[in-house]
Amino acid sequence: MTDPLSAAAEPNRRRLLQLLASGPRSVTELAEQFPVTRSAISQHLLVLAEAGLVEAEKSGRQRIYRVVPDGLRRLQAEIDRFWTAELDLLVADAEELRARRTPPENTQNTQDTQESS
Amino acid sequence: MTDPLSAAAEPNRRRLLQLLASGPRSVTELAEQFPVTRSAISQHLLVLAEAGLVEAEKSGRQRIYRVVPDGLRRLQAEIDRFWTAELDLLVADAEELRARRTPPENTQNTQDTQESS
DNA sequence: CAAATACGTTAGTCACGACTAACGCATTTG
DNA sequence: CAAATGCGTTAGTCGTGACTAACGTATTTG
Repeated sequence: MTDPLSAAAEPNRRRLLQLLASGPRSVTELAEQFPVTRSAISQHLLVLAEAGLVEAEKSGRQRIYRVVPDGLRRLQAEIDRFWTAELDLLVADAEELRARRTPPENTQNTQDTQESS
Repeated sequence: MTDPLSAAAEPNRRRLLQLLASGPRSVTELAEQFPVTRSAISQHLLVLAEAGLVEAEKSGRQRIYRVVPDGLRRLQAEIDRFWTAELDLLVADAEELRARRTPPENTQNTQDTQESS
């Protein structure tokens, strides 16, 4: 589970990363956003830390967690490694089919996804 | 586990999707690429099918699996939904730091004290 | 028709992840 | 110093995912 992608896949941890993306937070602060106990959040944070995605800094009696940008890069790299050119092509085909089925006022061509890396 | 991202996160299933991205294959053909039994692969394929990522077509006594482009789109959308602009920005910062080799102390992200809501 | 092939399905094991409750440790506060 | 606060840690439960072995079912082949 040291694998960044597997670590980030769990829904609660996904949300934790998103929360931390907007700025560092203490454990209690984070835990308030979840229905589970602080202990559970603490353990989730440790998993993320093991994966190198977050890190903590002591500040008084709190521990302020923050995202590790370089860890995110590795995560992104792993996602990109999975998302091969073939897969991308298949998605592109799906878009094309979708566009043809709806003649004139077709969809907005959302080509924003997946930029170069 | 009907969630596409969770379904695609498992290493074996990740590989299955990549293999199928290069073209449709039968179950035995796929199973040969793995150290586990055909039964395991069959079950993995069913999980992927439940998530709408693959589908099968009977051809004689084999079942030819192939990816579902539209399912891949949903997977990609879910990944994009997770990978917010903030996360992307943090990665960009990491790149910048890597390029400059000059660690600016104030590159911390917005510490706007957003209190509880 | 009988054997072989290509699967799906099922039962059952095993390991592990997610979670809670309780405790221990440091740090701040009165 | 004693109480309170903020966390990490541990033990133990529960659910479930991954896997194998065995069996059942179409379909092809001789």
